[in-house]
Amino acid sequence: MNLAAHDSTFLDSTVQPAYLARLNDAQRQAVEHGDGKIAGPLLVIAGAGSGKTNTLAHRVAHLIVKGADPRRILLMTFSRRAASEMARRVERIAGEVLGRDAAVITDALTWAGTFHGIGARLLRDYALEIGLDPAFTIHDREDSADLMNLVRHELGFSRTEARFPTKGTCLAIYSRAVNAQVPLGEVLGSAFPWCAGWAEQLKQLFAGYVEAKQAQNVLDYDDLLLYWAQMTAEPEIATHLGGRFDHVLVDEYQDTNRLQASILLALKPDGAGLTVVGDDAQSIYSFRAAEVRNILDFPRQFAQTADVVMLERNYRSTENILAAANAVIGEASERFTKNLWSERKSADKPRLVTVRDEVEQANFVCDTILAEREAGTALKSQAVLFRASHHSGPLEIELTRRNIPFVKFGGLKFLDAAHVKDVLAVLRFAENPRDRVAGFRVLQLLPGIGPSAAAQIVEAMTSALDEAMGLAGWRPPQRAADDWPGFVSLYSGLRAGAKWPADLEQIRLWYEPHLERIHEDAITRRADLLQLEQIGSGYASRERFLTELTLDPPDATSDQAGPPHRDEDYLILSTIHSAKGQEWKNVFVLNTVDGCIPADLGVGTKEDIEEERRLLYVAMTRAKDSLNLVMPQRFFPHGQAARGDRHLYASRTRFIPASILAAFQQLSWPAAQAAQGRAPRPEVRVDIGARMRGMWK
DNA sequence: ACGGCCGTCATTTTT
DNA sequence: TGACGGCCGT
Repeated sequence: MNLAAHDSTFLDSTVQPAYLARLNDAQRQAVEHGDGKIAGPLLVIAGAGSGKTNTLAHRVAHLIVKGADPRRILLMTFSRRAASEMARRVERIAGEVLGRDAAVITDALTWAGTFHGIGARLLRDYALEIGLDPAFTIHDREDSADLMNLVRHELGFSRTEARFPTKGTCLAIYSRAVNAQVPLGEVLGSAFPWCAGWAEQLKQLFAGYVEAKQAQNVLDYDDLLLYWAQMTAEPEIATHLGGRFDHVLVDEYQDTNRLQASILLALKPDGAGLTVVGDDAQSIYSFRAAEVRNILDFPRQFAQTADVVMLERNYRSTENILAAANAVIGEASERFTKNLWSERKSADKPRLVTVRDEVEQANFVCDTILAEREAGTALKSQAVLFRASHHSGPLEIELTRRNIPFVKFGGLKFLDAAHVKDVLAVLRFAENPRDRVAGFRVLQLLPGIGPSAAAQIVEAMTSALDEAMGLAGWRPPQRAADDWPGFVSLYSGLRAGAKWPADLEQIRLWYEPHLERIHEDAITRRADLLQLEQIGSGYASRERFLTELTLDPPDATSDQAGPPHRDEDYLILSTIHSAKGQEWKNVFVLNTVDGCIPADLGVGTKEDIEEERRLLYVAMTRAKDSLNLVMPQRFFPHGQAARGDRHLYASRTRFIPASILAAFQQLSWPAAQAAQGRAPRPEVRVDIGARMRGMWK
């Protein structure tokens, strides 16, 4: 069918279609901007819970209903999850008007994804024009750090008299300079002052790092944006690229950085067909070089001033929750969006709950959640949010003890597990034989082969005409002789052509003996690999699997209890960052104390503090009906209460000063010993385990 | 090549 | 506190 020219004449009646009638005025204005035609730039400032996703989905659907070609719509969201959610909604809305054709049409909405994901696709597409081998593989953060370390070593920076920055720090500096589009000296001065003395060496290191990446045909996260931006600097390519899309829509614009803004500008220099949506009060990614000025300066970026639409009505939270959240953000030194308002009534104010320590905090959360569930609120409608991934440690223990299923978002990833990385490295090494980081990892899995043999093999492979031949021609040392032929045949098979998803099974079968040799708990790890195969079967090709898994790893960890089944009820645990864009009936925020929010390790510039304030605001505005901010009074410094007597007292977060306490309901938990029927707990901490171990010393 | 031991240092969020 | 890197022994 001709997607671009489907009949829309039946819409020309004066009656407003149902999908427009149910929007409020501001939302409708955003949706109808340009009335389906390519129009001037549009900025939508969408407060928390103001129906932002819904409005954006309606806008895309409206464009399609009005005849826009979905293949020529570029939709960039913050995560892939957000992109697929958006596609689902667009299909539903468009379906109301177009009937069953909608599924076909929204399937054509192929250019929906993250900046990085879209960048990867475009770079493969234009690889020829920009002198890039389209078989490039993508390094995740850890791979990038490993490569950085390799170069750091080669340059002799690992044995300097004064300590040289670690691989992670080096990568962070590099990444910031690239994403913020700022010279190295400036980055060091503003964000890494303790490394300022190494400017020359760092420059040398980064030059070597860039060369290494190119020699190995790998790109890191930043390259996906950087190459894209560089590509658009070529006018012919920029015009061609911009001409592919009639409409470009960007979600969460407050969290884009300067590099991303420059890409957008190059794509649509006059702003035609461009829509960006965001909320400066929810900007929480400046550590990743996100630039609030992007959204603030957007209206004046173009010859034609952008239209601005403000969504200020909140449909999510009760008035009381909103009043408290407004009070918190109202203390900000600088803000641009107005207060949100809501018509949802409720008798209860958000609760500020004082508990004795983190153990009691866990008890409070568990008790309350179970009580709520008895009252009819599913676990899935409740979430526990926290500033840092490890803050949920004691809670996770208690949940496990009480057999309450949960899924945790943010923090450690499934892909970080060594065995999963091993298998993926084999796949990547097959896809791109020049990927040294992958090659080194894989080769050293074979007993008898260490760093130096691995280096020789990789060398032999690159100098051979065909990599697999080079590998087969290499003579292994005696120690590795047994395992060598098996690996060679596996690798040749993988290189001969992708057989997807069978390749993944082949690798696992080869890997299993090594897994058993290397790891004690081979059985549980094997389960992870089977799960990986499951995930792999959902992807169309080996290349897509590798790329998309790296750019958007599955974000829930499989805890010891095993991943809950899809239909099972489970509680949500999430970092505040990962909770962005989501909502729950009941929300708990852990450790609402100074030192956690704001984190006391932040250097303490004014901007850092302001970002922490917005973080608390984001957490609070996730709640629909009920909000609990929990404040443990005592913390044990090492996390473990080893000897029990060393602790510090925490105080309420500075973002809730006495002047706004009236917006909250304050209480202590447990309320009273008698009412709870609990004996007061002894004021000691004893490590019985240590005593038991001491018996044998 | 590889296992074991010791000293150092960390720092929170993610594509 | 633990994770990691470097060093030294087989």
